[in-house]
Amino acid sequence: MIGLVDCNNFYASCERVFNPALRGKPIVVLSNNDGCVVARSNEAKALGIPMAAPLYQVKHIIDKEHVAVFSSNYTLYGDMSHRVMSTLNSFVEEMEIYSIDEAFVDFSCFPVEAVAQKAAEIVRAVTRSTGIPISIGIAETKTLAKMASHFAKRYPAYKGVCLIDNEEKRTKALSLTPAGEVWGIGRKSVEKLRYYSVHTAYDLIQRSESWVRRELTASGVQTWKELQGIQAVGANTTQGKKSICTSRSFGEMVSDFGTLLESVASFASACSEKLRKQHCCTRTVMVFIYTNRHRADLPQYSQTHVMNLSIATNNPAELIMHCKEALKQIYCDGYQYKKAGVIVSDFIPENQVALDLFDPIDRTKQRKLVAVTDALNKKNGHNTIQLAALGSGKKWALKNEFISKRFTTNWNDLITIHAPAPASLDNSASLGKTSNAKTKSDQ
DNA sequence: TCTGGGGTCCTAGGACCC
DNA sequence: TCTGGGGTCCTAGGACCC
Repeated sequence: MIGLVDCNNFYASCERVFNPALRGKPIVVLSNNDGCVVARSNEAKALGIPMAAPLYQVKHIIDKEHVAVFSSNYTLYGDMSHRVMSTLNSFVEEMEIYSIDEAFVDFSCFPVEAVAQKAAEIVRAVTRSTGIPISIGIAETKTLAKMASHFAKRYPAYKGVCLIDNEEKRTKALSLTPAGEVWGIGRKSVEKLRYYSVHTAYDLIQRSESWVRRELTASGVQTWKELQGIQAVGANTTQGKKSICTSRSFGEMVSDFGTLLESVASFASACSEKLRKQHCCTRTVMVFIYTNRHRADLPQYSQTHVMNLSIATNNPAELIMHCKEALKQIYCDGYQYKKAGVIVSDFIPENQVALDLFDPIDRTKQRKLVAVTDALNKKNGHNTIQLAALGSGKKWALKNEFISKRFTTNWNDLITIHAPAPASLDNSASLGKTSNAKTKSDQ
């Protein structure tokens, strides 16, 4: 049996852990630049705030209903995710982290009759040790487990755990699940299926394999098999990424080459960091720039440029140099740019890079330099020391007006708890200091 | 006024080979 | 008059996921 552990309304729940006054209140968390709603508490969902809605379109609901709004705080969510995953890991031998808030766990290490109870135990343990509520769906395949987790989340009677362990339950679950809710069936496929009167997951499995292959291609067949209890989605062997992208929309539009270059240099530097983390070098670097496609009143332009490197690298200065060349190729004066990014792909392990006899760069020396700056940044905080090409970042900075503190990763952001002394105690002496403590949070 | 970021996989079609 | 068949590799774009 495979279990899918899913954190409920993850980002919203992370905010609530450190601000318990928000329990039972509607919360939304916004994307970068405070653009769209990317997470909602149940209360916010009930108010009819749709997923991915631009903030300005739901502003009237937010104001009227006093919805708490947060900018996304990835430092906090990343750390909370890590805590949830470590807790899970203490229960099972094998697990696959699927996203920041989901993991597949292998339940086959438990006897069949103990699975449900074990899952309930995991739900309690994660909630107790992290404050994050989770749901677990368990079934024979990943796709069915995912479906089960939806039921676990939707119906409180399940208490966070839904098990599909026999034919009857599977058929019932399939009949109750609209095709579009199935993992792997997206918007386009739903349209197509609706045309053929395939409305539920159950309708889908009534079709033949060849029909599904023709209409939904090979990935559709995978889903079709999984729904029937046949494992078809393989373990995602964590071999490292095949491409790495760093890109941002700008808080304010950017026109001049210098500022655009500073942003691209920062993205290149971030890509270099991610490459070094997975011990790879890249042979292909792509830079892209866009104007704001939502502004019909402004002239539009978008362009990409690919650089193929003769020697693979993960050195930040070198990547920046290549990105500068690429940006020169595509930059056009007179446009207002909204977004830029760097994508690196075509990786090889860093210890297998073929060298060039006439290479003008002393790579050994460069590696030592990067190792030193990495060590300094690790010890003293991210970006304590950085390349001058990155600039201050202020000219294209993201908007994050509603960001919470880094409660778990920064000493200065730790919350202080004010505990009033019980009335019966004489608090004039020993507890005197406590009453002066600064209260950063209400609990 | 205001609309995110980061991935993977699959397919069709072009270029090229014999 | 008459114009093959079979294969690989690469790339762009679409669809999907969170």
